[in-house]
Amino acid sequence: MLAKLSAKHPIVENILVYRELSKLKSTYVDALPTMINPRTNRVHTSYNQAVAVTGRLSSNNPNLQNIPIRTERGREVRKAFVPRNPEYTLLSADYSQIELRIIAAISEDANMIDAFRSGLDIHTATAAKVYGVEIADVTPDMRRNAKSVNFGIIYGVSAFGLSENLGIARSEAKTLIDNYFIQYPSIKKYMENQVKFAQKTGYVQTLMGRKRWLKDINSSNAVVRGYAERNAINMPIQGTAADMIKLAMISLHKTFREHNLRSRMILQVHDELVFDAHLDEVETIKPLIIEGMRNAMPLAVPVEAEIGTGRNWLEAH
DNA sequence: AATTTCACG
DNA sequence: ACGTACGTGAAATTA
Repeated sequence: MLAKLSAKHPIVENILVYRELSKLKSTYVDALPTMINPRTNRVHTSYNQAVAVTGRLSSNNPNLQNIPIRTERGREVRKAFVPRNPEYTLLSADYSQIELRIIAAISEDANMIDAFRSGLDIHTATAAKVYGVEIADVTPDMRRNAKSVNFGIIYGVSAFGLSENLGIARSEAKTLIDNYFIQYPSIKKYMENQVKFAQKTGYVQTLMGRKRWLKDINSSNAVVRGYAERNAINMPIQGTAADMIKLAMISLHKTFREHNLRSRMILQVHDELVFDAHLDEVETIKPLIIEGMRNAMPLAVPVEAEIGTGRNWLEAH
């Protein structure tokens, strides 16, 4: 973690920029063109259905689930992904806050369910709750901290991990987490119950019944055991999201067949589906995709998907 | 061959 | 006292 030292010496910034550029060049700019299939003139990834322990897909040769988007130069790489010809457009649809909606639904936490049902921005709503202020009085810093807690909760975060992530005192992080569990008591209960269930049965499972065995859940080594406990919390969340998008993919495949569409589903990136969409079909398929994704696996909270089109993968977002 | 680093959700 | 946020894959570096 060099970034932590960036204030110590000016050279660190230069090293980080160098690393960013060498990563983009070696992994994407140099590599991807060599993987174009000459017959189809495209890059074709492989999706693995039995690699990720949570039930997610993974992608290799090349990995198209980690195409850059977070930095300016990285986004230039993403622009290289374009539709097959000018009669097509790239269409991207992604689930909104799907893992938080899932934890709200399966923990049956009334407060978080209410936040989603009222259509609030979940990080703002969480900030208002943990800082005890009105929604309108949530500052950007408060929202940022609440967002980190929301993410951290899904991973089974500790006060130490949160303080590291946010660059705040551990005591402050602890207060945030304590307030979080006061505001969302059933989420705390859910986490405890997942660990208990795993200790008793040796596994945890998604809403659809996909299991992950946790052989270390009763280990006498606290580090090893802690890791298994976080797995017990996280896997049902991440795995249920994986189950949901897979069901959506099957449903949409059928729907596209039935409508004799020329548009094609071409990529899946965990909570996102990308389509090579014929221009004449865009307005037809948009609602089909949105509804296919929303209705794939009904939850006790609304499931939302956002959709966009563009001349390349970046613009489609 | 194992580890480190970094790209993504 | 101890270590410390989930899941992947690819390239470069270390040994």
